Amino acid sequence: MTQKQEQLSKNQQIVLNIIEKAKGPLKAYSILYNVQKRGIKAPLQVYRALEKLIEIGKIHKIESKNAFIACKNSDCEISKATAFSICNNCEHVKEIKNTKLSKYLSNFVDNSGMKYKKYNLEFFGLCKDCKLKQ
Amino acid sequence: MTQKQEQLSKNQQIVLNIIEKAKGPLKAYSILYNVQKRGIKAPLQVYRALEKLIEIGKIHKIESKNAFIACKNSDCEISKATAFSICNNCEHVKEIKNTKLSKYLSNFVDNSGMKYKKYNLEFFGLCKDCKLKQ
DNA sequence: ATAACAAACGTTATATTATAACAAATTAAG
DNA sequence: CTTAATTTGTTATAATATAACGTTTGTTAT
Ligand SMILES: [Zn+2]
Ligand SMILES: [Zn+2]
Ligand SMILES: [Zn+2]
Ligand SMILES: [Zn+2]
Repeated sequence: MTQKQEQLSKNQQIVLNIIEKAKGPLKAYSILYNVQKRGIKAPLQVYRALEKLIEIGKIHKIESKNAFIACKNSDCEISKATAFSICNNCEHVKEIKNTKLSKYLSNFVDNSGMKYKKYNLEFFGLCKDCKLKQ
Repeated sequence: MTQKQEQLSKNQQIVLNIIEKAKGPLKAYSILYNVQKRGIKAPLQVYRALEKLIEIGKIHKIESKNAFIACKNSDCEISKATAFSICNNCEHVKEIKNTKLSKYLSNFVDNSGMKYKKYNLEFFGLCKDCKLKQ
């Protein structure tokens, strides 16, 4: 088994599966509850898996919600540059994949001449469904 | 005293003072510790003041740090549109005041045609000091 | 294969961040 | 003054996250 490939460990795979199946972002303790039947018993096991999955870009943390979502954008392999759309009403979250935006932000230079390798952007508004229902 | 002006309550003023005096973002329980000599005894008193101060745009929450910083940008009165520069090394945080950036983001329309009233952007990199020391 | 190292695991305890619930006090308006 | 709204004080508890420690597993190089 000389798989040079990036191979996830058991717990990492379990946690990733749950997050990928979910419709929206999941909270750590909700993940814990969901994986207890698979042998994961303690918060730390979940948090360690989350940390690794974030590191390799498989998931992202939605900071304003303390929740975790699967990456839907193959380009952000190292979680460097993320942007999300968050509905204030139904809490629906979507990763924004927009080349212009990511280029704009990656090339952004602030007033002091500083450039940034990494950013996280969270947009808030009403999603289409919620806008109609208003 | 018919001050139509937005007037802060006692606790709100105490908390705001601490945050404005600080060099960087403060955490809620660090604020609590700092204001105990002024009569604020419980976390809730701090969190309630923080909530109000955020609402009126006097301070912002740095989501990736669970910390609070005074607004340095008179334009974001209602905390709608915020952008920060965060140093990965020394944790220095600075609010970004850049008209082009804020216009770009406020006018951003995603692939589904959705526009956003509110956003929070956190840039990560090395500040000038830390870049030199490398 | 086996020694040496790194990564992941399991477990318990604890730290940190944030809110619920309820009653009392203060302030703003009619 | 009366009423409503906001703010306060207080206790308890919920929710989120990490420390510390020892064990196991996986990788790499002899
Ligand atoms: Zn992504
Ligand atoms: Zn919605
Ligand atoms: Zn501001
Ligand atoms: Zn720095």
